[in-house]
Amino acid sequence: MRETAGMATDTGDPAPSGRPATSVDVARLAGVSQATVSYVLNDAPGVTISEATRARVRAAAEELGYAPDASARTLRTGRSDIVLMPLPATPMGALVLSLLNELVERLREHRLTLALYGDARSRGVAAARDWMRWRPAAVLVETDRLTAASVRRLHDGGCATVIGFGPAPSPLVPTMVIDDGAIGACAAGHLLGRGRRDLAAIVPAEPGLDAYGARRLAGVTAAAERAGAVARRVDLPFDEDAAAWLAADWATGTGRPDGVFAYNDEYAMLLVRALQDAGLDVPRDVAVVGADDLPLGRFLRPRLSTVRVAGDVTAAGLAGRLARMVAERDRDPAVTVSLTRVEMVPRESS
Amino acid sequence: MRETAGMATDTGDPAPSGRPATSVDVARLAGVSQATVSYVLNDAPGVTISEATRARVRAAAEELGYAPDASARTLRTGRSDIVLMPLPATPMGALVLSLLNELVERLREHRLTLALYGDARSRGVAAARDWMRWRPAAVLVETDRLTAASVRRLHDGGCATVIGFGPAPSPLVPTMVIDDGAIGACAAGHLLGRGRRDLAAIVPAEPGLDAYGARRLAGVTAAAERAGAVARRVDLPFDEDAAAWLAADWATGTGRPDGVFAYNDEYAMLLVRALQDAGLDVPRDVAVVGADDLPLGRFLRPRLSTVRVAGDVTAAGLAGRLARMVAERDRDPAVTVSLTRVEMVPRESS
DNA sequence: GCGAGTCACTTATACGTATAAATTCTGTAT
DNA sequence: ATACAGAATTTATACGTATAAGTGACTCGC
Repeated sequence: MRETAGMATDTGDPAPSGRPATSVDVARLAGVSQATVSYVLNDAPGVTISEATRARVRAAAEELGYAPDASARTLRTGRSDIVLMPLPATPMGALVLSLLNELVERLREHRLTLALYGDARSRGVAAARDWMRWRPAAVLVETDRLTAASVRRLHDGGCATVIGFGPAPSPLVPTMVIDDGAIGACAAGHLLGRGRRDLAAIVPAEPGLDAYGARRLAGVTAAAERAGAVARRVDLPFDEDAAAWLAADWATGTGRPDGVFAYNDEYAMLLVRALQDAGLDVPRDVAVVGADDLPLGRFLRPRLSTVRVAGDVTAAGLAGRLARMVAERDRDPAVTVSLTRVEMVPRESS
Repeated sequence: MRETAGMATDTGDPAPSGRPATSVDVARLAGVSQATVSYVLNDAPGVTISEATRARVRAAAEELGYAPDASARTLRTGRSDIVLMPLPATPMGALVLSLLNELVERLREHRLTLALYGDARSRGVAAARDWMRWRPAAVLVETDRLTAASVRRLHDGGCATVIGFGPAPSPLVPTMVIDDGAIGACAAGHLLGRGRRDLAAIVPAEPGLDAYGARRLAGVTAAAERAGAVARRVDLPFDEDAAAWLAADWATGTGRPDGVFAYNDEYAMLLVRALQDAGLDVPRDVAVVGADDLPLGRFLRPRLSTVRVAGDVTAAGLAGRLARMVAERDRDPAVTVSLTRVEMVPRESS
């Protein structure tokens, strides 16, 4: 294909010589040695290069469109600019996903590249070995895939920082704590504050989500016990029929709770609709609280009360913090950053 | 930190010798040359190695926990296993985002790694240079950041496949077409089929989204014109007050449309709620159609009609296709894969 | 019993970079 | 004049891998 008519012409370099220019090409054009090129372009401390030569080298590099080969540099220095993120076993939630965009941006400011690594869900030393193939500058991974030996291996191999994600701080590495219990506790506190005494917490029946649900339930239970109230577990698939069945039971039976934490906004909406269809009033008969503060919750009737994970900690803040930890090679396992600074958003459903 | 009490002990390799084992280490342990190790572990065709030696090498590799250094291999072969995805300028939508998980998985099956690359939104040759630093096996990028020269440079540099994302096929590279117009046309076709003649299409006022909105509007307009009906553009920020204002105008004024395509389900829900609060009936007075088929739409009253982007083309299907194109070094610019095989999901709101 | 041909390896080299060590050049104090 | 100290640069090397080219040892057809 030639130049397509009308297509934006793109003034490339003067020598489209096939493969990318190397530092040797630059050296030849500038009339210096390859070492000099490296010294100049890396602003190497402790070496003195005349300003005239520096200018010549930079001009040559510009002219050839030189960009250093990442693998050669990695091979030589023993560490890459890659931040490896082995793909979490559970599909990434909205919280983590919203981080990605921001994280990539922040990492870029530190010349770091985020690589999503799809591995076989391996753990421990075997996983560490695999990750080390890339000589990453840092690894971001769920804490439960790390072991003492694997962390040692990563550090020994030159990986500056290992950061864990998980429900609780790890003794091995700095941890980003996603404390689902706090979310449940927040919702329960709100419901209890409004006089509800017989609580329930929905636990999704979906495979990936049940673990999170159980932790949120634990938060609800703990808060209820502290207040001398009770909380029960209700397993519910994301399915309209199942919700209708549950609602019918609550409408007729005697064991209806007066306050429900519905795991998240989506389950909350499912439940609210089912309760209403069964003739129950929300919040009079049953108060319902969701989580995640989906924009949609505001437009429901009743408007949905929800637990919000505070925004300033997420995205920008966390990404910046992560980037800084990597840049500064922070590996203090005592560091714990909570991603779940939660906040109640009371509306009409509770 | 020693072994933490009660922590899962992780039987590492017998020689935690500091830095990762190399093929030379394996060779030494197996009593062969480094070349033999490489031949064995790569199942090199055309070389004959006795089964006994193969076994010894494999055992040694296993014992040392050998994993080949990615950068050394890249440097030697001239191409890496990386699929580079320069981060789109517009925050990734649900469609693209949902792809990521699946894509990473499929790429793994072909031994490819997805790297999200945060660059300075550069375009053309300058961008291509930067991307080539990684010697990627493939580049996934928005078509409007590519030029003829940049594509040539990528190919010359050894990048097997360049795949574009965009609203229309590119003459330069295989393209994944995200045809927002088709989404709008689908919604409009449905509304027209139900007898609506005075259509409107919401265009989000949010900066990143307005471009998509405009394309969806174009689809609506085209379909309306074909049917001898009319369609107008309505700019709306995602804001309750703005929606209320619009609804009030439609409730009292004379210029109310009888069918609205609301850009997506979220805007649709915002709008429906505002219309109802203004005393209008959905769908009697105004029919509303969203898009994306959010699970929540089913639980609204009225249940929300929506345009679904067919599932089989997305995620698994696309990811598999992408992976195959990369593996087979497909670079035929005539290839076009539409990500937007749309389908109407009629419910109660239209 | 002897070149030819396979088998089973080893030796040697290049990829592109960063950096330690060696070299040349230029003043400058002795 | 001579040594000496930077300054300015070059030469040489290593990182870990893949692979082309080379080397014996063995078999085989005649």
